Amino acid sequence: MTASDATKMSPAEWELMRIIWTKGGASSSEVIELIQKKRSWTESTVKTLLRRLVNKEILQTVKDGRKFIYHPTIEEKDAMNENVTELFDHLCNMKKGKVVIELLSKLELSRTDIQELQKVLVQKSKTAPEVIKCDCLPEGMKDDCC
Amino acid sequence: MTASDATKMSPAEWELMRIIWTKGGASSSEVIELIQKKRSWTESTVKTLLRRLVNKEILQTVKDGRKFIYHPTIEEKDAMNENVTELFDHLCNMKKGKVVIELLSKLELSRTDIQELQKVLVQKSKTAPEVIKCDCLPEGMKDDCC
DNA sequence: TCCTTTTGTTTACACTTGTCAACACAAAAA
DNA sequence: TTTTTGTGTTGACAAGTGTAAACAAAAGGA
Repeated sequence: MTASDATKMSPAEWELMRIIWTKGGASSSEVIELIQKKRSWTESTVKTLLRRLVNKEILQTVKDGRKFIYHPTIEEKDAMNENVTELFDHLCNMKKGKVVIELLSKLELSRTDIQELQKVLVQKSKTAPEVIKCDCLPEGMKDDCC
Repeated sequence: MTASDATKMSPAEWELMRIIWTKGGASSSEVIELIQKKRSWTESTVKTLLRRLVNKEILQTVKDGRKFIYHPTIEEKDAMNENVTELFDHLCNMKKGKVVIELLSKLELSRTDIQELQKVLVQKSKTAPEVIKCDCLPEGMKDDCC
């Protein structure tokens, strides 16, 4: 199993993971209670999702009396980064910049995050190319883009 | 059908769309030829994917002799933005900043994109909050985060 | 001890996605 | 005109996902 497989979860599974990541670990009843404040999933549904997450080895269980505590085996940060990377990997190279601009404009950012971003940009501007080419068509297509 | 449904396509479908977007429109044979430089999908597979895209009304067809020309009904930019937005919508609010930092560091950006990003950041820094709170647990959970 | 509650396990079913093969049909070639 | 070839149409099937009911087992209370 490659690292990227390890973070492949469905949207519903992801929602459960957010809860478990935040709490560090949780029993099924806790997860059910918390998710049901947002989603009207039945207990059954949540239990199925938990089971699948365990099968995928994204969660591991530790027995605690008669119940299990579900613990994440991967970090939220890593899962997030891989998901974002994967999404951007299949976007047109040329247009990624605009997409990030759009994204940043809408995002709530803290002062420190903004400062870090500014640092990154200054750094990058030192070697940034004038243009970035479209990579949607196979190598060497002359009518390249867009 | 909401706007967001209109851009819901599978990864395989997305790959075809990149080709069609870039060319503005294409026949099945063109698409097959181009995609097969990257993926070893059979003609059948590509034709199925095209059909599904037409069913989803992401492509529309115009008859041209015995063949069809497939045209996108939505813009690449819009599809990209909606996909990115949707992804970020289900990430922990508090950690989005770090994810973007990570993303930006890895991304190839043109000078002009960098400049625009810098403008956006300057603008945002005027009203940026000190911290952004985690929103992974339902409203009012005291042991909030992370 | 017997019942109720809490949790986990099994089974199910419809829909989407990745992948194709088979078939139908019209146009081009022989 | 018969054959071939480029398209489009139908049907399939396995795996993954959303969604859930039914059942089993153990622990706690009556």
